[in-house]
Amino acid sequence: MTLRGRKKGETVPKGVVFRLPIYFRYLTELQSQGVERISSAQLGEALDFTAAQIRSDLSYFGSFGQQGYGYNVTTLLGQVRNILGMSRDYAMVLIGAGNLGKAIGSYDWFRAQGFEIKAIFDIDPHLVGNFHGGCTIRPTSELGTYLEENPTDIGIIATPKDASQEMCDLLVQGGVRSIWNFSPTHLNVPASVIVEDMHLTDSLLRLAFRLHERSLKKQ
Amino acid sequence: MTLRGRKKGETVPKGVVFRLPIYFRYLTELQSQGVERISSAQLGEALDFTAAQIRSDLSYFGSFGQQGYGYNVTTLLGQVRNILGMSRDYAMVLIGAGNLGKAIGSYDWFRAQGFEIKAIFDIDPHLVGNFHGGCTIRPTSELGTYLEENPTDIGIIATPKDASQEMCDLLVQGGVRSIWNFSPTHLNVPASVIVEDMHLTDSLLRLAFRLHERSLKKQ
DNA sequence: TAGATTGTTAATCGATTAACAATC
DNA sequence: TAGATTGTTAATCGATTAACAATC
Repeated sequence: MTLRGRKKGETVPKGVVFRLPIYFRYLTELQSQGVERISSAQLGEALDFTAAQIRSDLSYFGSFGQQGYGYNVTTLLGQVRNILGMSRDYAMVLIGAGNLGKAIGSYDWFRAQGFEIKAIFDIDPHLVGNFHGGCTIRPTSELGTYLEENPTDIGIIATPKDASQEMCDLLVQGGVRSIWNFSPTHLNVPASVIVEDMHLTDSLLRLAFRLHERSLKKQ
Repeated sequence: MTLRGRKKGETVPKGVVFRLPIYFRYLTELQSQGVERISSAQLGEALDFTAAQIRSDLSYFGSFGQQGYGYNVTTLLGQVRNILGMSRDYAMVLIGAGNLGKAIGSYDWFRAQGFEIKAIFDIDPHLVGNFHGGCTIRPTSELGTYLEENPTDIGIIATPKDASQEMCDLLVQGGVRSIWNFSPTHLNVPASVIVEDMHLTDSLLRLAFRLHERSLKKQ
C-alpha cells in the first residue's frame, strides 16, 4: 500500500532514497514546531530542492497531498515513516568500542526511533567487560555464537580497517542481512547483503576537492 | 595542469567527486601492498564500478594511463592526490567535544593527510579546559576572536542540532569557507560557503529503507 | 467562485556504458 | 609482432525540470 503509483518490481531511484530521510528529518522538525501544513514549494525552499522534485519523489509512493492546500505535516510524516520502514524495530550489533563506536553507541536518537543496539563487541581485552550504552562489551570471539542465538537485522562495523572485512564475514555468516560500515574500506559481501557506507575520510576529501576547485577558479 | 582534458569553467560531475576519494583510498592500499600497476578492469572489479566508468572519470582530469599496460599505482595515486587538493595543508576547528567530537578529534588519519584540527570549542563549562587531541578545549564564546586571529579553512560542526546553525553562522562570519557538518540538520549558508554533510541519521534510514524494500519484495 | 497547489507528462539535461581506433 | 588496455565517441539510460490540466 505504500507502493501505490509505483509499478511492481521497479526499483526506487537512488536520488529518491537519498532525499527521503531528509524529508523525514525536516517534517519531524516541523511537527515539533506545531506546523500543520506545508507546500512542496515551501519544502523545496527550506531544503534547497525544487518543488517539482519533491512532488515527483513523493508521488512515487502515492498521493499524499491535496490541490490548493499542500501536505498535512503529520499525515505526510506518517507516510514517510512507513515508506522508510520505520514502523518496526531493528535489532543491531555494534562491533568496535573505540572512540567512534562509543559515539555511535551513545546516540540516543537511534533507540528512540526503534534502532536498538543489543550487543557491543570489541577485540581489546581491556574494553571487554566494560559497560556502555546499556550493554556489557563482549569479546569478538563470541560474535558467531551470539548471532546464532539472537537474530540481528543490522551489523555496525566501527573497527579499524584491517579488521573490518573479517568482522563483516562473521556478520554475513551469522545471517545479518545489512551492514552499516564506518571503517574506511570497501567491504565485499554477497549480493543479498546490503552495505551502507559511512566513510568519514571520503567525505572530508570531497570537501577538500570542492574547496580546492574553488580556489583554482578564483585565479 | 590537473585540468588537462577539461574545458575551463565546466563543473566536475557529482558522481566523479563521489568516486575520487574511493579511488584514492584503494590506490593508497595498493601502494602500501607494493602493487606496481593496475588496469581499469581490475580497479572496477575491486570497487564494484565498471572499467569504462573509471577510465572516463580519470580522463576527465588528464591521461594518466598507458595502452596495453594500465596505470602505474604510484603515479596515479599522486595525480589523484593533486586532483583532490591534498597537496596542501588545511586548518580546521572542531566545534563540539561530545562523544562524536572526541571521535573525530582522535582520528589520526586526518592529521597524517594534512588536515589539522587547530582548536576545539565546546559550550559546556565542564569540558572547557580539558585537553584533547593536543588542544585545550575552549569556550564557544571565544570562537569569533579565535577566527579573527587564525585563518581557518574548514569548520567541523559536531554539536547537537539546536546549536548548529548558530555555530555555522559564527564560522561563516569568521571567514570560514567550508563546513563539515555532523549535526542532523540542514545548514543555511551563503552560496560562497561549501557544506559537506555527514548525517548519521540519514544514512541509517537509507539502510532501513533498503532492508524494508527487500522484505516487501520477498512476499 | 477565485486562488492555490497537487500529480503527471513531455522535454531537457546529465551520467553511464559499450564499442573501438589508437598505441604501448 | 601480438596482446592488452587506454582514452574517447556515440548510444543508451536515468534523473530532473517546466508546464499545466485537474481539483481542492
